[in-house]
Amino acid sequence: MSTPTSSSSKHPGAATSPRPRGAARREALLEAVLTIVAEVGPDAVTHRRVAEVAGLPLASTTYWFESKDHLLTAALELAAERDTTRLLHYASAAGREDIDPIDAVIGAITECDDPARANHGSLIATFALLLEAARRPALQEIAQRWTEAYLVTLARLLQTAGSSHPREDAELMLGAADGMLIEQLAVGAAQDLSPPLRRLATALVAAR
Amino acid sequence: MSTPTSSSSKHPGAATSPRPRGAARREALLEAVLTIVAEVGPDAVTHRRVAEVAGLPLASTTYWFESKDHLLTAALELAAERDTTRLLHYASAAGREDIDPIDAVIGAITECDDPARANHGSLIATFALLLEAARRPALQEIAQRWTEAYLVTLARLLQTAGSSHPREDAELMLGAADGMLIEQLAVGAAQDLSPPLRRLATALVAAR
DNA sequence: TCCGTACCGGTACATATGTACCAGTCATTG
DNA sequence: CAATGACTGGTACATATGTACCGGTACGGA
Repeated sequence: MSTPTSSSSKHPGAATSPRPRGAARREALLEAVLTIVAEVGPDAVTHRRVAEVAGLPLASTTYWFESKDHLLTAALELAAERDTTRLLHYASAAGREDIDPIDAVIGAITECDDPARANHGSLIATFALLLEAARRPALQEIAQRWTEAYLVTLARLLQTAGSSHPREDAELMLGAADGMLIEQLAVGAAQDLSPPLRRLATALVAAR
Repeated sequence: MSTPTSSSSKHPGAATSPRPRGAARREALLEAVLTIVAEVGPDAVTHRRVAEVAGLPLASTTYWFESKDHLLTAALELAAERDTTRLLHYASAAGREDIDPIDAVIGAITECDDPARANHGSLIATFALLLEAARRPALQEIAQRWTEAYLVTLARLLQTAGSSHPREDAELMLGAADGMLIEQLAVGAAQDLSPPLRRLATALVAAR
């Protein structure tokens, strides 16, 4: 197979992967971890598989990450951070464009969570993270930040929508979304969560 | 460490486990699997660990279960079945005793799900099952039966409580309970879910 | 130009794990 | 009572996995 490796730091022409070098490998490895968690599960994350998916040699995994634990933690932290960023972007955009607050609530959730949209993958990965966090303190803090970001954002939106108990209602909305989602994933079905969530939001805002 | 092993088949005085024999071993092994899933996670289920927790020799695991997959599937099926049975018992009792339907809804959920009550363990195990089901068809059917039992039961209770969309509201209630629960587990907190769920049920029933 | 440091990549190794095997035991049936 | 089949339990083995090691390479500064 010769594998000329191209070795050209001057010629990064290759479409997707001219084999990243340097710190870029770190991210490539994290990406591979997320892919594996999403497609197979957290217990399928092995150094060898990660290296293979990333198209890198085995030793690169132990070079860039102290241990498998660090690798997993970093990857899941990345996933949570991305989702949070996306959420904040959506919320601020919705605020600027003066959208109906209830629509914004629904959007903030489904835009990030709906299986009909983006890849199921990152979803499953996120839930796997949540479950893992139930036993690993390192992940617990990450899960906490992630959850809190959602709750704060949703509470603010719900308050402008007229909710009398914004925080509590935010917890209910987020819980319902996550719960229904996990059930859909478990059963294999995939339908739009917007209608039931809309009914929920409307009912909560109407309640005194 | 001589380890005399006691070897006394005549002296089964040991408090809890005089080492079950015959088909009783099957259940003992399943019990061990659930314990491990709850305490450590599904990926920690190995033949050796299961045997150790059950206090049985390694070979018993492969004798009573064709493979590790079968072992896991049977264990998770057992967990789901138990939870369903408990739910049905509760619901029928609540019906007989003429309890306020909304209280019954809350009870049906928290009686089975509240981390403040029974062992977190079976809870984590159940959620781990749900996540596993997202990728394993064999578990998917189990998850479906489990979810459906809850939905049917809750829908009936909600209907007598006056809900205008019993099925949809049941999905919301169950989703909210599961979602909030998983979030609590992930964050490490444990508070009573009854108040928010009561607000949810009341709001849904009041909505037209 | 030379060198050192950070990075690369192949390989080695101890351990964990799934599973097969086999000789021994126990009870039940003839 | 004997024998047959279900069950028990110790052990063997091939493979997978985490991690260490070590010689090579590239690039920036002296």
